[in-house]
Amino acid sequence: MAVHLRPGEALRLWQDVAVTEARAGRPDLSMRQAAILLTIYLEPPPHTIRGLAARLNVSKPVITRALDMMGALKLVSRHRDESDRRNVLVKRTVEGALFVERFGDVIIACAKEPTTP
Amino acid sequence: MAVHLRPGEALRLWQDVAVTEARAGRPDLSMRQAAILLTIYLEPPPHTIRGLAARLNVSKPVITRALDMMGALKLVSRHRDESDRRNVLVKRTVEGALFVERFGDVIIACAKEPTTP
DNA sequence: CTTCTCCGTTCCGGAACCGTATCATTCCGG
DNA sequence: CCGGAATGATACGGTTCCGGAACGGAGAAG
Repeated sequence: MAVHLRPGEALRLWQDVAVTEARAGRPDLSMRQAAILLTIYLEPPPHTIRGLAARLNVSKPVITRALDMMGALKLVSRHRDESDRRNVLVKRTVEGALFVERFGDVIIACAKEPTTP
Repeated sequence: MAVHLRPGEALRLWQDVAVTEARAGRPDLSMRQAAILLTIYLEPPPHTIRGLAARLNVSKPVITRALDMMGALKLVSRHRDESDRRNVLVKRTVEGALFVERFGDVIIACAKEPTTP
């Protein structure tokens, strides 16, 4: 299941994807924000602010702010944990799932055929 | 030379790299900034502000600001084009080359064995 | 009930970034 | 020589983000 990737290919792939996303004029996510979004969509729930902060080794306000931003874009949603009302559970949305899926398509397309401008 | 990558692998790879970079506490580059840096280091010179702006489909000030930031980190350097002094040529630096190379290593490592925390 | 701990949010001053518009310098054609 | 085009930098007003500290609500322990 390991992916075989050589140095030149790895960097070229990253560049192609970054350029494609930049050109598309989509919201310019930082590496941190991407890490948060992908963690929510790729790792099994539940996701809490505390847990995400520990997973990414950043402070809690960083997570709160990122969720504010992504919430405004409807990429994630927040719900109180009714079993322990101190917690906030971060949930996925349809829009977010589409966004992530589309992003995956961009990566695969760039991996398949290097963009030659 | 095409890289074979399936949907799940592509997103998982991106997440692993993003999380690794976030945890490392390194400068949190946005997708745009990454696109600029990698374009400078992977595509053949010369690189001008105008050219980079057109390549990424963004405004010139975006490039100028990104270069200001990366210049402060010594990842790139600027030089007047002596043959046409209106142009500024963006050049690579030793530090920048190391930064990009190390980033490539992270990608390859994440591709090789998925991080299982 | 009181206290202590845990969780997420908000506040604060400062920094970075955005898009648009404008500026200074340089080149070039008439 | 002179006016226009091109290039990169800068000014401006507004938004977002940062790290660290403080805060309020909710559970746990006594």
